[in-house]
Amino acid sequence: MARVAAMRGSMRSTGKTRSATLESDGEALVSPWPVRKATQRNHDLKREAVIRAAARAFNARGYHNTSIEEIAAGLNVTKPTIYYYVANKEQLLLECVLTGLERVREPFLRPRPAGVTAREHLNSMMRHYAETIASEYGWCMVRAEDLGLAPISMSHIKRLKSEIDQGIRRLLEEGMRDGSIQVKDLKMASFALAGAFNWIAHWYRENQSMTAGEIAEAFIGLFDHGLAPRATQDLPRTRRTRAARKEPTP
Amino acid sequence: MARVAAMRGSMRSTGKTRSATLESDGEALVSPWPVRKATQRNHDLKREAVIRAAARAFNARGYHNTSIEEIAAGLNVTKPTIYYYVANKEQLLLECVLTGLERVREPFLRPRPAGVTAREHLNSMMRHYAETIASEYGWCMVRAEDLGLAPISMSHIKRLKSEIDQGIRRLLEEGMRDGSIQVKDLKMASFALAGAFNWIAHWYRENQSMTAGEIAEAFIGLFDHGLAPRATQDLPRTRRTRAARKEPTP
DNA sequence: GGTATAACTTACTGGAAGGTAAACTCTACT
DNA sequence: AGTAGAGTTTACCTTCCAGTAAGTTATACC
Repeated sequence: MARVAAMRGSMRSTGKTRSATLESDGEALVSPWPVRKATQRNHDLKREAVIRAAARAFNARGYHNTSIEEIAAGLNVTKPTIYYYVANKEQLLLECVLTGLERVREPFLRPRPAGVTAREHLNSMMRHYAETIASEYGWCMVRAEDLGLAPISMSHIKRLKSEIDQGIRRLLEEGMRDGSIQVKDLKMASFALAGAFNWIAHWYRENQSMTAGEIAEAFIGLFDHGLAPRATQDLPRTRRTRAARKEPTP
Repeated sequence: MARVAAMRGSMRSTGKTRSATLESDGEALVSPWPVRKATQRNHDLKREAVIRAAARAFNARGYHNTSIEEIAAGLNVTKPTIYYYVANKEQLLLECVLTGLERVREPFLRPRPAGVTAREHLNSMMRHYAETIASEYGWCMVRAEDLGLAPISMSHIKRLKSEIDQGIRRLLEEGMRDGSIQVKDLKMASFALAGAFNWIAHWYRENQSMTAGEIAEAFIGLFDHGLAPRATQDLPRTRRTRAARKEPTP
């Protein structure tokens, strides 16, 4: 419970490093037994399977309505097996969240290729965002925040989310400078964008008629020009008053 | 547990209607005691306070992390008192959700005033939406869906949410006809809108620097023209290439 | 073939929290 | 004064589930 977030990943099950020296009894003694090389590969795969299964279960039934035993049953094992791979239920959730968030953040860490406007780059980010949020990790990413996690876990999550938000804002800013984007309130724009995309996790299900990519395209198109009618070019052939164009917004 | 959703509101505590007749023993007997008039007013006020307190608590700590006892303590009473006003924890949540959703739906039930474009009307809906979602009921409205409610409660919620969605789509459609709105994919547009606004419940807190109304205005402004730069009129005095204007979106 | 360790299982504990029974108090009304 | 019933409490019960201890099987390595 204490150091839940510590030691993510899988540096585990190699607990024989100290086998070479037995101190605390005077002279050091070198063990004649060699260090055993563990079967890491399989362990990691299984661990990942546990995380994924948990993500799917949380996604389907919610965190508090999913017992560890259910997750285990879905993998044809028993509860303690899960505890063999993760420390506790909270860490299980945390792994799901971090997996999703890191996947979203990853492209923000790479520099923007030359010749690509900030706007184009933002669009590709959004496509990637949509893919991830529609995956099994989407629910966890979006819901975890008010599930009563330990402060240490929360700060982890908050930091990643903040990085992603900063990434979006930076692209908006750069877009303002290179002329590909124009918004009034940067912060609110990033919140609206993130909200629209995050919300996908609430309604999207595997069997949806649209793919995540198609949804992303639709959203990008919408955020492109908004709701307002474009200039009089290439409009459908209906008569079109422009009275509504100036839009008082009282 | 069975008829959770039945009998919302407060027709309660008037259980003396049968005091006039004692059948099952032959001849009917009219009771000499008159029917007592209960102190409804106070009861309703207290009940509402319970709902509000629950909403705030759920909002702060989440549904499953909030015990009935905590809610009670916040009202300076004990747990059974809560059960005097609501049947169970689930109903408590349901009341919160329905309160919020009905508040959002309400303006959709009224006809649009003449002389107001669909777009203008949609904007006023969004302002109202933002106010409600930023209230203590916002969290419940947004999160309740995957908290493992009974199917009967779920269908209640789903119906209300669907009505709200239909209301938005209808306005978008009407806006397409009266020329005040232009979108490609109606469904996706309504989802993006709802997502951006619903997401407010995730990040908005009372002490925020912006009011719900200001947030709504910012979002409306964004959804007005999107991210793309407007035509060359009334722009800030920086040089502005229009190269990015056609925006390939590959 | 023997042993260490990884990988799992069965069987349990402990505690938190939803919900209830039954008693008590307070107030309105006669 | 006396009573009915609303409103509240104390003291429970019960269930569910996270987490663990200890034992068992499988596998790699010598």
